[in-house]
Amino acid sequence: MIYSSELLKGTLKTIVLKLLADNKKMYGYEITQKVKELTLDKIQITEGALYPTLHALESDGLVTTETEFIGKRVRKYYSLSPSGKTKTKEKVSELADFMDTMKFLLDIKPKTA
Amino acid sequence: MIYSSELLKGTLKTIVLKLLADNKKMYGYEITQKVKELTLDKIQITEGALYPTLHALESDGLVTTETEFIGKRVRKYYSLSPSGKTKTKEKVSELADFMDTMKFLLDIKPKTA
DNA sequence: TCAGATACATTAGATTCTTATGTATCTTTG
DNA sequence: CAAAGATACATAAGAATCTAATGTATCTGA
Repeated sequence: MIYSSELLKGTLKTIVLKLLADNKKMYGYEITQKVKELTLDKIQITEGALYPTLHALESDGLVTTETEFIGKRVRKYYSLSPSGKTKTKEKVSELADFMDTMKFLLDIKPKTA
Repeated sequence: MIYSSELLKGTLKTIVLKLLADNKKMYGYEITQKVKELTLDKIQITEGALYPTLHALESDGLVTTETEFIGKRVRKYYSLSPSGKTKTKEKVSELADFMDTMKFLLDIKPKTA
């Protein structure tokens, strides 16, 4: 089972930031695999969503990059910048708060049942 | 504080369905006010998002409508259809599951801290 | 009376994703 | 050793979902 695609909307950036906070440095493909593994295949980040997100984080100054060669193949590592660390805390706590609010909304019991 | 607008994306339809499941029938404006009240102003549904969503639910056969006049003013009530009730259970449990998964992702502790 | 609330609706534009495509290298397996 | 599948980057067209703005009209309270 994979979640309806609309659910991921808005959470991808926060997921990526949090993973970088937990792992110091990661590269794109690694992030897709890590999320897949941690969520037991329930969340699968597509590359078409991930790479533009990483590029946006970089142009916002939230992450820095370093390129490494594995044989002839490029690997681009991303790490949080200081402002990225701050932003991560904000986004993670906002999302956690949002999820609590949603959980409350979804738990409201019927008046008319 | 109001959540970043991207967080609501993908959850609006489920919120509306759940409210209708809890309240048998509601009209659009009432839904916006109810969400605002239940979430202590942290989620404010805009009319530009809500009305198209309600129309989509109707054209999908998930809700039925009845029009009522309050004085000269129209009020359009929405109620879940049988298929809407089924769909609501699916969407609510999917969203609850998704939130658990997200909560898990956000709770992962650093390896490198 | 007149501002603010109630109540519907549509539309242009922004954001964020999916799907498809492209390029290239590495690894495993028959 | 060839070919398939995995690794690894990237972009672009289009879909989906929202915001912000605008429009219409009525009701209510100060």
